[in-house]
Amino acid sequence: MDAIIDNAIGKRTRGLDRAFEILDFLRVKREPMKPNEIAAQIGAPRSSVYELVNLLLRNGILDYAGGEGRVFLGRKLYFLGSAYEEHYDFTRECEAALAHVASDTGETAQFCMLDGNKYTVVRMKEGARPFRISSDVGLSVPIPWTASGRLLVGHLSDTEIRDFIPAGDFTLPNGEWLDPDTFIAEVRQAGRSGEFTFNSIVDSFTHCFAVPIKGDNDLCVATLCLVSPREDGLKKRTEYLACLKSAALSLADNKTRRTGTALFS
Amino acid sequence: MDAIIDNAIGKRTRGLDRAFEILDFLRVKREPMKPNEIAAQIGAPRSSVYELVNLLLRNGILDYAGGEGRVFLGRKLYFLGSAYEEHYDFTRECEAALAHVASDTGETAQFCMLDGNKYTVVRMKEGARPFRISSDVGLSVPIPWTASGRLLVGHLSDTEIRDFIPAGDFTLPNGEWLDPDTFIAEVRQAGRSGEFTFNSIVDSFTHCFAVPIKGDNDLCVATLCLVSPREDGLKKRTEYLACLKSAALSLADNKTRRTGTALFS
DNA sequence: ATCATTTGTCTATTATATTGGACATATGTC
DNA sequence: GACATATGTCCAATATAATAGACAAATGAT
Repeated sequence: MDAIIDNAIGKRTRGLDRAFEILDFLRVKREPMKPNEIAAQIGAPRSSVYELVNLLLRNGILDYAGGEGRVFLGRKLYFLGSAYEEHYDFTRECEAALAHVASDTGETAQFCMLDGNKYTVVRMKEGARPFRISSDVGLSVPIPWTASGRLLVGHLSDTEIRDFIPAGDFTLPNGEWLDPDTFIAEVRQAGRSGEFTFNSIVDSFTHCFAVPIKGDNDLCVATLCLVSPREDGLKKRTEYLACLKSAALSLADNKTRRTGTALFS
Repeated sequence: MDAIIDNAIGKRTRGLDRAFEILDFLRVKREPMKPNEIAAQIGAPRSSVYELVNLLLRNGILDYAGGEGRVFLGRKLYFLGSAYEEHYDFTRECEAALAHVASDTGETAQFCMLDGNKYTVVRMKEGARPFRISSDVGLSVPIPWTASGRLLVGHLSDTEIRDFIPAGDFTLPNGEWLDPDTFIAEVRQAGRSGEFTFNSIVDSFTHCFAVPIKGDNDLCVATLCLVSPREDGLKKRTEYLACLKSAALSLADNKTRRTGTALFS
């Protein structure tokens, strides 16, 4: 979305693209907004946004919510999302795997995927600690910031990775710049060992574990992750990794046992 | 969607509308399809469908699935649907209410809403009988065919109801025609008594119970339904209705207790 | 009360999206 | 082989969608 460079001025953006930009924006904001605000914040012409919002309202893709003309994601999106979920029926197994990992380790377990060229937490199960570590489900995060990111782009070539990840995403939250070469080396290493663990780049107190969940062509379509305090993460590394890997395998096995259409696209 | 009459020939259909027509079509079909098939079955120009499908693929709204160029609802729709679900967080209470009703009565309990101008089962919990009655979740059904339909359009005026429901939907599955006047009378009666029960029109062996779940403005935004064999339905009518009503109330109560944005739009 | 900002509606203009149909392969049937 | 059907790509024509900007009402600040 933001990766697409429209250099030439005087260009118009296609309605459909703009529409999904609006939907994605609301998803990230996670609260109803006025068309005017939306237009301002995504940098789109107000008239266009008003027109599109009305169209989307008519289709049930957006609903009025929160009063004062504010709109939010609509009921129809829930229906469409449910149909997706039913077709690629991973919810049940996924939930079970997360619960298993979280209860075994006491740490926060996450199921993560790519959302376009970003990383996102699809489902999460918090651990049993008094102070639990959690993150926002559904939030899009630059791929290089995450352990899972090293696994999720493993099927791409070096140049594909460079093209795929927005250049700005190599700038870490603390302002430092991560050399793409370094990142790619980590990707390859993660691909070989089937795991990636590190002290998180996005904060100073967590250690992250990620293992791949393989799809049809042995591609990594998702990851199972564990987020723990650094000390515990280093101490129980072997145990945590084993737990994650067995859970990831059970997910993949469930998939291959299923007949008909593939679980993961 | 199909209700919108585009009489004038030589007219073009807007891409956005066509796009969501495609998405809805896939949702109903519930399986991956080739662009060509889609075009043929929804009666759209092939070139248009190919173009739109490619656009939707680029946006992650559609994904390749099932091989041979077939496409199905994409991952991004799941993300958007999840955000909707999280915002209008009814899933948990809803699931609990359904489980409660199903276990108390032993019959199939359903949570139903409008999907545009159709009726649809959003969530369902089957009963404990050896032969259980169930229906497809997510399938769109003409409003007049259902008990819930009498409640879901209760906030509309007579003429609004006539305009809202496609004329063809008054033709029942057995070919008979239901007089809109009769239907509207039933709607009003259901509105007054806060319930509607009848021997189902769509088959010969079920009895349906529906009670409203009220939203913000005391509008019926959803229904809780019970589907039972006719004999049992008539015998235990009072008991079943009481169970449904208490469950519906608990759902509505949970809603009002919540602060901030309203649970139901 | 005055001024600035926010919000929504409504045009006219023009860049372009939608479409019919031509073309090119598969795939299947007889 | 001959024929019909299914599938995907491409292009030119024109109907129309995206946009800038004018307008006005509502809101808020001072």
